Amino acid sequence: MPRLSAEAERFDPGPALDDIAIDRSRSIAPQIYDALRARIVDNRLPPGAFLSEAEIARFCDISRTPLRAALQQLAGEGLIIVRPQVGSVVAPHDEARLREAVFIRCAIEEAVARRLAETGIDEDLLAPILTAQKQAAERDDYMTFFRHDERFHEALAEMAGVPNAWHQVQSVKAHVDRRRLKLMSSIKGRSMQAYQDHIALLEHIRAHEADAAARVIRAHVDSVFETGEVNGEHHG
Amino acid sequence: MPRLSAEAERFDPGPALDDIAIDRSRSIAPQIYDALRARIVDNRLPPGAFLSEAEIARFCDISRTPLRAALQQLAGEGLIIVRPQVGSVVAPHDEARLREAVFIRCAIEEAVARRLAETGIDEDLLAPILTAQKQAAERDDYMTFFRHDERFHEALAEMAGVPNAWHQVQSVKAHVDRRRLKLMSSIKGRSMQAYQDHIALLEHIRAHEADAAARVIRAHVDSVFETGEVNGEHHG
DNA sequence: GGCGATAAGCTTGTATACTAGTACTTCGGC
DNA sequence: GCCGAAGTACTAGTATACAAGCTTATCGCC
Repeated sequence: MPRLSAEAERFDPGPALDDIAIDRSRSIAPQIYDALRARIVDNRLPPGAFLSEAEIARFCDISRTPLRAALQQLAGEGLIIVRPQVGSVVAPHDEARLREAVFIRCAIEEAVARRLAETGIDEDLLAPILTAQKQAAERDDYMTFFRHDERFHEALAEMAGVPNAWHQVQSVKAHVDRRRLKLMSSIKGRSMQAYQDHIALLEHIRAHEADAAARVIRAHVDSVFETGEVNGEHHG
Repeated sequence: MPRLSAEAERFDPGPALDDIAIDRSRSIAPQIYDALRARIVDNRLPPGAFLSEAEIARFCDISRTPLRAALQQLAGEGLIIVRPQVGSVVAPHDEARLREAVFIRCAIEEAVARRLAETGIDEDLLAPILTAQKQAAERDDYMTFFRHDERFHEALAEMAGVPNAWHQVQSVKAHVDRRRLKLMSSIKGRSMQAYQDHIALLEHIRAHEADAAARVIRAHVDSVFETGEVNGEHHG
């Protein structure tokens, strides 16, 4: 470990990467991207973790080429920071960036809600998702709820005729999710609250109450901040 | 020309690429990305144009590696379509995608305007931009106005404390600009209208009239659609 | 002549080798 | 012991070679 030896212990990404299985019959780049992104979001690769292209490539038994494609995409989303000729690290938690992400997500999802309040929704598409969410919420199974939550919001954008809006949201949402999963402890019972938000949102949409729907989704998205603000984040 | 010989004449990207100058002292990938993006947006690389990695690399005297990084980013923004083992083409004009782009941009910029109506603006930062815009608008120099327009909207996002919101907008804005520049003919006098929109927006912001500011920016962004709707686009 | 199998020529995806540049270490002068 | 400069070991960026796969053209058969 030649670098930053006095500054900080170099994080060994090995343990976080050892269960990555690559399907050689499909393209590698998207697979390694998904794997790394998931590990950054759930903090298995914590902020500041050093990401050596050569090391990861060797560890996952792939070449640097598809790995670099994945890293560049992650850098584009601000999840990692690439310093040429120096090294790449997982981006630190950034309060300003988080607030931006919430701002952007809020703006888009509010617009989606308002549009749906005009155009209406496809109940058949939503019903199974809501059922699954309710079951997960009642078990307080946050990880399962989390997956269905993604499907729910994606379905909203799709019904509003703007599927790409969801993709845009997703690219900033990683920062929100990373924060949310970091404070896992304070998440108990949060699933049920989120489920009830969804129900309230849909009722307003059905009643064509655009303003009320917008208010609900805004509070829903803003709820990341409810758990004790910064919690000693920017003390460095 | 081995492929699609009967279907359509293969577009020769050479003429559109011959004035790309690469500065070897800086990273190549971002440079070639900017160059290609600009050429797609202003339709020098028209929809359907065939983009061969090997051909472009040879033409620009670079290797495929940095070129691929650029193409993958363009693909991420939906500006090109990459079909593995088949080829890459400039994405066709897509009415639905355009409407989505406007929707997303509208949502974000409206939220920015509303926030600025609360927090206020930095007049010193905006003044030189507005002056330059006014001069360009009076000459009806659209291309110059266009550049300053970017700076104006970027400055708004920055003042609102969400600089990344502008980057998000930019990634969808390409589709809007491509459409706008395609209908160049109907653009006469449009600069002055846009300038007056900016003035009206700022006045509402200064007066803390969030709703009015939102209305103005919405109309401003929506103005792409004013010039004769689809103009025989989706007749395929 | 019409039609199907084969093969050639392209495509992007991946692997590897090389280049340029940074940061730390270590050695030498003082 | 302290300070500075050269050296070393790492980094990401780039170039090139190879692999896998699709499209099309061509040849052979009917």
